[in-house]
Amino acid sequence: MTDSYCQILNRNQYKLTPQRKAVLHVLEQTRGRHMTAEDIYNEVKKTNPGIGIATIYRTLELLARLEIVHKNSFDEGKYRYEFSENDGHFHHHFLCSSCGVIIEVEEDYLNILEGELERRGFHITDHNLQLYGLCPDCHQEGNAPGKR
Amino acid sequence: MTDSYCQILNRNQYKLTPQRKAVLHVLEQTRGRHMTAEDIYNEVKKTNPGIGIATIYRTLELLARLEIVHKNSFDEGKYRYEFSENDGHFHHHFLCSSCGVIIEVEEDYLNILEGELERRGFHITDHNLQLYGLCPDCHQEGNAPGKR
DNA sequence: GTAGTTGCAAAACCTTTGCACTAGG
DNA sequence: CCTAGTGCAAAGGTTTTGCAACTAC
Repeated sequence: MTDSYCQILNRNQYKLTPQRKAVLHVLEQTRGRHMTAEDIYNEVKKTNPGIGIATIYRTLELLARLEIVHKNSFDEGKYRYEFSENDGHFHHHFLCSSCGVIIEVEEDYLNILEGELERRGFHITDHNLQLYGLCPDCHQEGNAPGKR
Repeated sequence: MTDSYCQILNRNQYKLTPQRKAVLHVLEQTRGRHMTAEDIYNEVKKTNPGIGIATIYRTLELLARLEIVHKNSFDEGKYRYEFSENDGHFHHHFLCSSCGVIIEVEEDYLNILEGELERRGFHITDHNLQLYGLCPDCHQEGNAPGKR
């Protein structure tokens, strides 16, 4: 499982340290969770108590640079990390204003917009879409939106 | 011009202090610029030298709460502020990886996606889309993408 | 007059960096 | 070996907060 990521590190001349393995392992165990650096730090400390938060940040920066993880801002004043989709298909994120759940939205539908921009001379390499509102559970309970 | 915003403040029992007027005035003068709190602070100091940065933050927080301004994160580790569109039509933002320019994209095209989600029980109140790539100028000069 | 606002400075947060020490290949 | 990587602590940058003084209404 983690092997493929180890290979990417090796191929790029990066050392396979226990710390990096541990971070990759946590990311693997928490797929779909959108972890902050601190979340990851707390998880990694369970198996590597001596690790420093700086190593977490340095590892995440490396993994983001190698496009193994995707760094995302949900306007909370900090970043969240998740494994990148290796098919190059970036999903969107829905954030519930009521319960705070983050739900991944696989549908894209941005081709029309991006095609339009390419036609005008732009070159689009990436996008990042957050949708805000009420998730099905909170919507049906009739909770107030409390727009963030 | 600023009067309408003053009315919103009044209506909500907020005092119309010179500091708040000055922040609104700067936002007005810099429409379309996506200012950071510090940018606004520096501008406001020209007319109100004694103002403190805390007042800028408190005012922006208030204006965002009243939905007079929109607080946006472009993944730079800080926020940028701009007047909200009062027609409820949120535009998107394109960020050039080469020259750093931020261009507003008026086209929406998210109705299909949002309609699909509403059909599944979600209730969408807001969205936030950033597009990354090369602006027409940098694209035609053949600059490297340098994906942020 | 008085509750809401302000300025200042300190604190709170998240993230990065310098440096001496360590260890993976 | 030897350089990349680590842990620690300190610094950096942005935003928030406590509090006494102030002011718009």
